[in-house]
Amino acid sequence: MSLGTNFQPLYKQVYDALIKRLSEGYWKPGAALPSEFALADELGVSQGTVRKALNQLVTENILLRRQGKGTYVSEHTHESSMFRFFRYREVGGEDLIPSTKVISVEQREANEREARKLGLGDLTTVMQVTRIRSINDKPAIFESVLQPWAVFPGIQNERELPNSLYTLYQEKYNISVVEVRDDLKAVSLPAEIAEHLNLEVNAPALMTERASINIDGRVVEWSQAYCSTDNFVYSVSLK
Amino acid sequence: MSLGTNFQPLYKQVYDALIKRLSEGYWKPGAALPSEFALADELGVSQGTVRKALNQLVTENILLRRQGKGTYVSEHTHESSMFRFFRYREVGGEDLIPSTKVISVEQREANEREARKLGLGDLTTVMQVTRIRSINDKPAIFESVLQPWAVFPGIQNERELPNSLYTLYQEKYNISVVEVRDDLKAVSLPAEIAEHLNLEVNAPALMTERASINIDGRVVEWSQAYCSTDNFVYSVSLK
DNA sequence: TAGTGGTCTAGACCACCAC
DNA sequence: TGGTGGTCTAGACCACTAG
Repeated sequence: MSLGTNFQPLYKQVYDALIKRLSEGYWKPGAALPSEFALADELGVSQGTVRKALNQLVTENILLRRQGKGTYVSEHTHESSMFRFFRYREVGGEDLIPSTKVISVEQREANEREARKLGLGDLTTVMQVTRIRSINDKPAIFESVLQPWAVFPGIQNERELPNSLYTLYQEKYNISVVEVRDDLKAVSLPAEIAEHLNLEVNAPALMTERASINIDGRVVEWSQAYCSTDNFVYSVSLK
Repeated sequence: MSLGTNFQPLYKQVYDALIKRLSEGYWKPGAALPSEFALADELGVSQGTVRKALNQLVTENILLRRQGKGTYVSEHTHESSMFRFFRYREVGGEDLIPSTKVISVEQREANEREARKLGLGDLTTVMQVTRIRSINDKPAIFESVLQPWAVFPGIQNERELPNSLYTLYQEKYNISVVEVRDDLKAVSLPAEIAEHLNLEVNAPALMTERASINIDGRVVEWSQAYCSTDNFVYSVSLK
């Protein structure tokens, strides 16, 4: 197959070729891929080898397969994929989709730490979006998101931001977040944030720093979130 | 194969049969399993079907395969598997194995909430082990672990507790933790705990509640941990 | 050299879906 | 009915390990 001379198992070469196409937007979110046999013909390998690569992408939530129908590119609009990365839960409550209110959007230069976290080189201009997420109409999370111009060209012209930014990223900027890395700390709430959340200054709060990773491995977004855990917990399962 | 009349794919039946044997201690941690062909013969399926089940168990960190050698039952003594579940990291530091000092061991009855979290029925007697974990010789984490008698018969007679309790569970009680579920909150440090950690009372701290899941799906341990995040973060990756 | 797991292929058959 | 993915098999060949 014409996949270069790297010494890699065929299925890995197929996997890499598919990742490359997906990150270039060759197949759009929600679109169907060719069948296993069609891909096998095109890439010059057997159907079983293609299958192994496809199934790997399914376990990574990048593709979706349905018996009798076909193989599709996963979309970030589905509720299931929202809850994959949204880990805050109301204590003893249902899984509810948070509503979101934008507090401010501003353009600025990333500081050194931010630029490092975002893996930025020279172009350090970012958009900073500050939002309040409410669960059951209770303000719960104060969130501040950094979007580099280098990753989202023209994002300063966006007029309306959807509840799930990842949907916007996928639809308009060909960015598919496949992994997030969270660092959690406990902090005393700063006055400004306490006010937004109707909480007391210096109350203990959970602070999450998140790097979001694109399908091509780049960090494409970095965010900070504050959450009082009187009513919410950050809930995660490790296997 | 003689695996009952459940309508399940063969590889799933093989997987279940292997899980059953592993949870019964048929193969001990570190031991080698029979080869693919031997298992296939014994179970009356083809080698490829056995392989699919084995590879699933490898992705779940339950088995370990080495080309040219064989298939082995994973052990919890390895450093790698320690860090799988230990998520606290020193800010900007290396991954260091924490040292542990036992503060107290006592036998008591679980309260209603604890019994519910542990999925206990009538036998609600538990051992409560309280420990301080230090990283780089700095007291970092105050941890309180509940071990039900129902799960660990005779554990009240243990004289020495290893740094990693999971090692003890696996070697003496045939318990292999394959998953943990953490709920994180931010709290004000209670006086007793602040003292143990050389911190100020009411300083904000991260509090982790953890349920540990055995290979057979049961919750086998429930623990609470307090950690000041001046120097440490809870770090996790979601995919 | 023999035995193990790792890769790759080819083909049969089934279950599901759409027309 | 034809096309898709899902399962299962059989066999060839390679790479690594140990004696």
